[in-house]
Amino acid sequence: MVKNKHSRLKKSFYTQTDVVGIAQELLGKILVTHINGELTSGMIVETEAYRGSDDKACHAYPYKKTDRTKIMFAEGGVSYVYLCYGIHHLFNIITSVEGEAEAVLIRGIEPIDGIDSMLERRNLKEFTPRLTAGPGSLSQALGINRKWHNAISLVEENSVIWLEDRNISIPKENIIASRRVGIDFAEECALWNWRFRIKNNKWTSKGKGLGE
DNA sequence: GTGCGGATGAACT
DNA sequence: GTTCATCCGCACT
Repeated sequence: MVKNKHSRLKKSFYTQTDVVGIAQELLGKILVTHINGELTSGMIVETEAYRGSDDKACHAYPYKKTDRTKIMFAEGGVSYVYLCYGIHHLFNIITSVEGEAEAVLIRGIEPIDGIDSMLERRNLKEFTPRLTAGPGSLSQALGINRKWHNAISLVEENSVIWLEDRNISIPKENIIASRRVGIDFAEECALWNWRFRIKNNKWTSKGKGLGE
């Protein structure tokens, strides 16, 4: 190995205190998992920000610390994986400093490495956007499981999940901000444009309420 | 200990 | 457009 252009994101990236900004910066970054000897990765194309201090949609609002949410209060650079609707494992990245409950939900990736493994995990035969579009789908494709991958480090040398910067930058005009979905209970916070995705990317999820 | 509902996806009509 | 699978976390008792 002569050069390492696939550099892992460092802890200092995750400990930034602007979770909405981080959610946008994460677009174009590479999410990689190395699970059961299978390396799979994809470029992040869709994210959502959540904040425990004032965001009613966040599990940890208002600074609510429970067995489930306590990991969100940790220093940035760890995972938060939880089960939704009893079926779907949703993968979040914890950000900010210790004591603040901020997280970015990864909602869509564009597959890069280990596509065969992903197809197998999803029990699909064809390579279609269904493979990884949507938070539940991409977690399954990458082999992310709540039992094994909740509250693990994304920055340690031997971690099985990490993020890479492959020098892909997304121009601001290609980032679409829209309302988050599935959080109608969050009242006025449901209107916040904290969902970000890459314009014209077919690997973004097909969730309802896509306000263009 | 018990009951209820959810940051979804897939398969329907 | 609608329905439903399916189980943990949380708020009670």
